[in-house]
Amino acid sequence: MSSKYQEYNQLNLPQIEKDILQQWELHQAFEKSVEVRDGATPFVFYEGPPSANGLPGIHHVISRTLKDLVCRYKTMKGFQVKRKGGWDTHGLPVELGVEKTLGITKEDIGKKISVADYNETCRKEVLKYKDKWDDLTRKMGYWVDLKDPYITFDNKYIESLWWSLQTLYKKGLLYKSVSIQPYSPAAGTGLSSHELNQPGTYKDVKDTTVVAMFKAKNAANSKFLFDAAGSEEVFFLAWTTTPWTLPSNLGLTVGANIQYVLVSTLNQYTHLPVNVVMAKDLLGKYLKAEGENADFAAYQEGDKVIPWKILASFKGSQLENIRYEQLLPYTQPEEGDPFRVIIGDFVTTEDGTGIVHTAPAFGADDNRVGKKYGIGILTLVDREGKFTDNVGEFSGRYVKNYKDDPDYKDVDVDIAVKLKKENRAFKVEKYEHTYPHCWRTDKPVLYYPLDAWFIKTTALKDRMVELNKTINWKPAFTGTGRFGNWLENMVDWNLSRSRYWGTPLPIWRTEDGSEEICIGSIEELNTEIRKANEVLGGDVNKSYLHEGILDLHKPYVDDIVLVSPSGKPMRREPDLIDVWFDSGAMPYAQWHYPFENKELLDKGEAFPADFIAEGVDQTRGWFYTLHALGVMLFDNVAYKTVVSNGLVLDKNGQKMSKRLGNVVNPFETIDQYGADATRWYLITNASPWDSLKFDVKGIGEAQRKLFGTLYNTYNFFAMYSNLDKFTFSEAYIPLQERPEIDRWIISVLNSLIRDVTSYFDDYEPTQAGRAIESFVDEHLSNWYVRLCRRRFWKGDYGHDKISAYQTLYECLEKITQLMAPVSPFFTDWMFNNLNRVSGRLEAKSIHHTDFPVSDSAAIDSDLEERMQLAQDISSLVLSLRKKVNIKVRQPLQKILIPVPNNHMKEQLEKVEDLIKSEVNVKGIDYLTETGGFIKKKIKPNFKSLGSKMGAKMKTVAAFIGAFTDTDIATIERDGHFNLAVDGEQLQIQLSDVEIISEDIPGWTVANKGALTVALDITITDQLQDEGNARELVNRIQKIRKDSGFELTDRIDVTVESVDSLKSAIINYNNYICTEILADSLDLVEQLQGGTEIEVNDLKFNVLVNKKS
RNA sequence: AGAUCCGUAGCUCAGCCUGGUUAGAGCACUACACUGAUAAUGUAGGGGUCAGCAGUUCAAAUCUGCUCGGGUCUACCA
Repeated sequence: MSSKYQEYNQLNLPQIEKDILQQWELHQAFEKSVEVRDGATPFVFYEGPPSANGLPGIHHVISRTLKDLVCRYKTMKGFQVKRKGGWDTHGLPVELGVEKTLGITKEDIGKKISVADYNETCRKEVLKYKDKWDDLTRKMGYWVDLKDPYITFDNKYIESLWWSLQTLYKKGLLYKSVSIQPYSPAAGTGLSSHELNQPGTYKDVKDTTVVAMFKAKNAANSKFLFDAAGSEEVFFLAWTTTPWTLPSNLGLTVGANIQYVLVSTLNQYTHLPVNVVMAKDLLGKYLKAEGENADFAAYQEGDKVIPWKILASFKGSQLENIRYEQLLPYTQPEEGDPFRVIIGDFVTTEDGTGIVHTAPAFGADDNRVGKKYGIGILTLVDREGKFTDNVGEFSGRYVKNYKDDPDYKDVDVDIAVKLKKENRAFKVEKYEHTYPHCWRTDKPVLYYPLDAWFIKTTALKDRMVELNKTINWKPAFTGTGRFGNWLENMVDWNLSRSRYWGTPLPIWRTEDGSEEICIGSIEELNTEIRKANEVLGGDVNKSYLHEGILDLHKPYVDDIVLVSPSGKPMRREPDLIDVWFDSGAMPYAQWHYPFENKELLDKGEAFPADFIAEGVDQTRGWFYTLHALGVMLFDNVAYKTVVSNGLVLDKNGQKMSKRLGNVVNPFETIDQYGADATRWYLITNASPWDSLKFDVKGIGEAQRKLFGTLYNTYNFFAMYSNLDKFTFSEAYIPLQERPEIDRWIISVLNSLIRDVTSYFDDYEPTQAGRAIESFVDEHLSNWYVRLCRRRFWKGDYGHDKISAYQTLYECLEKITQLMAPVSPFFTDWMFNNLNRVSGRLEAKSIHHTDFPVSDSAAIDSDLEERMQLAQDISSLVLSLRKKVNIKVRQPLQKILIPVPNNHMKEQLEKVEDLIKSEVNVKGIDYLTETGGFIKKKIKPNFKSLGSKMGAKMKTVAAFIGAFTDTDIATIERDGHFNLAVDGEQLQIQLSDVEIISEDIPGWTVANKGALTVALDITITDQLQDEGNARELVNRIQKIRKDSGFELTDRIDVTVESVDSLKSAIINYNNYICTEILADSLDLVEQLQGGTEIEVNDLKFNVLVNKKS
């Protein structure tokens, strides 16, 4: 223990942090903070793994601050919080990075570079920036276990994934199916949604669109159409922006509840009369209102207005199963019952005709509804993006210009022309819309049927929705809104990725797909490897027979051949799994469950998480996959509370991006301002879930305002404590023995502890931080310390002084503890500065201490109320002084305060001394008597009166506004008042109005709310003398300071005699001497030398000599 | 295109859930004061169409609907 509090010359946050960091590492403070809670209730936290192949940005600092502060807070609250770090190492961004580094493209893999070498490079590259990340983690003070992180490419990790896949497989939740996926013919590969969401992939394109006419067949279910038309020709109109899909058309989808009409009109291209069906709401798109019921006979080719007439109206449901002729009859599907009208829920009347051309091969919606109706599938475009051989004159033509052919002719146009000629096009036009493009080839994407493995998440949808309701979402609307909607509209999880670097799907199948096995562990695989070798013989799996498999990645797993029960060879399904599965399974995989740590999870000590937090962009990413797997594997939530933080924008509200060059480098920010101020700013400036406009000026503000103020307060405390040798060695003085102001700040402190605790418990760190800020600034620094300054440097080291020291010490100690979760460095530094001397707490670090507990017995709301009154009154008096230009140093006789009741008077009397000294007046008069001395103002209490008066409120308010002094006196005396409003008698109660003392005629007054203060501005000779004396004290103190005297030096003073000051110096000689620590104060007529000073515009000399 | 959040002083944000009549704070700006916490502090001042429109109500920043602008997510769908 040291005997003196360290004093500092200036606050250097970055330096403090470097020192503290060293201390933490030296004493293993983080490990210790977990150790000290051994045996305590665990608080389970999951670290969402970052990918270390990209550099950390400032947005990582905010989510990590949030995670860190919750974990630190819970630790201080007595929980044990283990924080295992982790790295996300698979996935497309890694592959892309590697391809860039190696200067290759995907096509080169397996050709220019072997898959084994490629994956080896991925393995190295993936942790490329790990050092940078570790450095940021350290510098920002994020406590997480980096020594034993989980890594998603690790065999153990993958083994756990396999276990969970097998578990899903056994539950029948894993299946293979064709699905429609974005596909790039130019690149010859399927695209993930991630790739599709690369910037710039969605482009505005102008496509030829066609409203095609599908000729209905007359049958029992369609007879009503033909009857209404009185013709053998009825057409369904369907719009498409991709005419090249028309040869593959197999159905027409309508909305069951949409109103459709049968219209008789003329085809604008062939001028033939036609009867067409479309949605009623969309008529206006194709037919002009003037044409309705116009004369068909009068129509001439080229007329702008085409006549039309509604023949019948019906709902979509009436059209179900009506058959039609194939539009472009090149090829028919091998299976299914095509060319029918079917019902789908995705049909809208936003655009098109309300009838959707349905080609199950080229649209996800189409495929789904097509499957439901069994209309088959027809894929007349191959993987290169050209028509297959069986599409007549279009065979072999590319549907888009995938080969950069300069002579490319748009197939869509030719199809449109053909339909026009055949009287099968109702309208052809260019249409501009956005369409996705392959980010690598810049060519339009097709939606194309591809084989894929799925998890049947939809089977557990209801359970997921149900369990989601038990999760505490911050903010709540993300859980009910964005996440809730997502769950409601869930589709099966497409697991397949045709990639190289990732977790392989552990499924082996026979060639015909009739037999398959899903492997759930390395041991099982090794057993199967040996079995296959025994059964199949030869070289099968030769290289894996001795040691078993050493790397679960491609290409090694692909070499393995297993054997089916019937003795057929089985090969691995070539897909890798979605990386989101990697991260979603981290609760189990990080512990290598169930192969190790089975107890830990089964006993609930590592699952589910009490708390997770990530960016809001993870809602449908990590938050979803964690939840989905938690529910599917364990029928449990994976986390109890989740905080989703918003984005970090630049100071202009723009998203940060490398392209715009507005990215904030977190290292520079921390170097310059320190992590603590940065963390504090990030947390208190906006709620974590609001997007934050990041401006470094704000960090500077936090630095000055909060840390600067606390630092000043500490330095002030240290300076005087060292003089008085206060080390908190005296017994704790009971609160009731401390002066009013001490009890007050302790009361406010405990209120603050109560509030901050509940904010933190509620995951509202922003509110907690703001409450702390206002306490430090408004209460501690600008009121307590300001009013008590004198107590610290005046008088003996006795009861009052010790009380002041103990009080201020306690405030500093507890405030630092409250702040510790948010700003861990500064607070640890301050804590140690204090605790090293006092030894109040055992701990070496603030992060090993217990979070303060609010003492409700110390909270005195009356006391807090009257101190607020004192602050308000002081502020009013100071503003009055300002108005009449009388400085505070000039004492005044009294202030007058009207008090409406006894309670207020009693309250004021208790803080009278504080007010008097703060505003430098001799006394306070309380005005209780009314008698016209005080001018009153009456205002209706709208809240209470409004509910009673309702519509009469306005009139009544006008009446009350016109009350005379006598009226006011009457209602005050009687407690009620009778009004005649519009001939009706109404009674209003005293509680229905607010009466405030507005003015005291003849006095200088000021108001704030109901509070009124008047100031007596008469300056008597005596007051003048006292004022002058204080002026003199002030000047001599300045001389002392300028001369560099110690606080305790005694002096002798000689003053040149000035008439107007003479009486002050004589009458207040003692007072002045005490204040300036002078042993003598003498007046002389003439003074040689000394210092010239000025009091009230008079200049004269003063000689101050230090006693040796 | 849909969902969702946001829009209050020059800037950053409270207030909105639960409607009540002069809409607040900090920063910045201006002036003054203070000077044993001093690169601190106090007081005063200017600064607002509460995005817009409509509705409900005696009363709307606050509740409802629509519009506009910004962000995010999902989708790209005929």
